[in-house]
Amino acid sequence: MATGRTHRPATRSRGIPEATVARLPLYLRALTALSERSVPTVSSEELAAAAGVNSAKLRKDFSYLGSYGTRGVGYDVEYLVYQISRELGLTQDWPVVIVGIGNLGAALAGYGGFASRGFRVAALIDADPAMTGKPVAGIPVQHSDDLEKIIEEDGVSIGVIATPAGVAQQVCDRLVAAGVTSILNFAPTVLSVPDGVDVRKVDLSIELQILAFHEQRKAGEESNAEADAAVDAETATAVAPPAPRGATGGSRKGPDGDVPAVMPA
Amino acid sequence: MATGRTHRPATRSRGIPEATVARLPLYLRALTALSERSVPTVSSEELAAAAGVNSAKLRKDFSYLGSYGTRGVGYDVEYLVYQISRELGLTQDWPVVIVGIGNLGAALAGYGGFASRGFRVAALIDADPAMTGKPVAGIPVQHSDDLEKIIEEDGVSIGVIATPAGVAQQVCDRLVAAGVTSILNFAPTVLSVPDGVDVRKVDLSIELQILAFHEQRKAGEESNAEADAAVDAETATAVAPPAPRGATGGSRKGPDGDVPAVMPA
DNA sequence: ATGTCTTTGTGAACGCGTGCACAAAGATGG
DNA sequence: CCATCTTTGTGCACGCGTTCACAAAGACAT
Repeated sequence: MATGRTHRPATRSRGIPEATVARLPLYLRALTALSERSVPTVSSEELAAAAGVNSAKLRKDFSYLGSYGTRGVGYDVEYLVYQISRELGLTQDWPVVIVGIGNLGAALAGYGGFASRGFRVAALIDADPAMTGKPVAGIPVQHSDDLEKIIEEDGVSIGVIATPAGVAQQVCDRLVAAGVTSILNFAPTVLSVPDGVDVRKVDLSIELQILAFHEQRKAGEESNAEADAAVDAETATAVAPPAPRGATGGSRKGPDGDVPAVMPA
Repeated sequence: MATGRTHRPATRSRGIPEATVARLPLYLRALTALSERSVPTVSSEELAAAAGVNSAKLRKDFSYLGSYGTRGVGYDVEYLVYQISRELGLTQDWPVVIVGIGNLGAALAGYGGFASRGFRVAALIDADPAMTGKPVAGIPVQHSDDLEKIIEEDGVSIGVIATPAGVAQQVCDRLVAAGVTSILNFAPTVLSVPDGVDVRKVDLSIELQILAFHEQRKAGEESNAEADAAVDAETATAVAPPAPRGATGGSRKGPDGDVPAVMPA
């Protein structure tokens, strides 16, 4: 999973647990594939395997939606596809705006997985005047001056932020002020939003760092002893590069950091 | 966060909980920003706010790494940056290959957040011969025939899959066979890998679907009564579009689905 | 030195999510 | 109509993660 999870207290959403909601799209994907192969029914076991989860978990997840299965048989594929789609709100049209048409924004604009799920790219917005009018993935880019107008006219409630981190918060603020209540954030920053607005974060760098952690684990199973020893006692103070205290000045070579210089936009 | 989480039983990694590991990059980001502003120390409260988490959680997270703070003062920024970097394995160089240089692959290749964290794009690989040799983000694309050779020569252990879903599993198999033990998967498919290999998934479509779910919640707070009633009794059978039973044939218009036709690559 | 004040580090309680294991439900065959 | 077999739906227990709340630790002033 990518990472995101800047949710409100989570919890109640008419009973359906967050963890279950997060898996519904997974089930839906597997079911859609079965549907295309005209498979009429599936058992929890088969579907669970296709979705990559435990079958008990799948059954419990479905139990939150209702009793849609038939004991001794399994689940009706078409029916489940509809029920899950409805539960996720995919039976209606969701206009989406993408702000920040750099490499990533352009990739998102051309992403096929949106249209097939009821999401419609209503507009592409960028702050660069040179981009205005230029078609990306068949959709002309509009200038960010018109952001509010676009949101309101199209009744957009979902916004995707693919701008550099430096301007993400202000873009976010404008989106929210204009009426957007759900945001998918690709910029590497923590966005603060008022209550009632959902933010999900996707951070490529974080995913890689998590992988690196496990990779390091796997690689140095024995060299760990050395590292651990260093941390153990206060000897760490003597061993580790930057002194635990002092060295206030910016001694570290300023790396490109990540606040700016991310995603050309 | 994106979504991914196709982990092994999770659990022990020398004590540090998965949830904590997933937050370390967040803290690191906030700390790096402070470091650039030459801030010498931070309290758990301040840092927590910058990272968007609870201060108690942050302190507990840090407690897994050791006692790096000073009571009454806070944490030494430079020292913490180093400790977290080391824990995440970012003090070493991680060569990464990106397979599938479509819109998304190209965006990833040009992503600034990689280099700044010790990740180095060692190679870009694509199956299209027309792409071979063409520079993307300054790096010449290589043909997938050479995949194994590239992995081995560069000692790559982390691979990024940005291909269409249809070929993701076979690309994954080849990567693993060649020695890759960590995979970041952007293709909308469940990848099966042998034990010892980590897979993290980022699925843009899933993130949007989760947002749509909450959005629907927010929008129809009263129209829910109507929907619930329909599901309640067996009347659902009479109301809902696809009949719970029968209708075996591929009546559904084959939508672009998601197995193929995703990410041009 | 001693007292006060700030902030960490953590014990303990709580809640959510997961997985087992089984009873209930229905299909199917005789 | 009854027996058997399959598969769902769920009660229950367990473990991880989160949060509270506070004692211990150190800085700082007097």
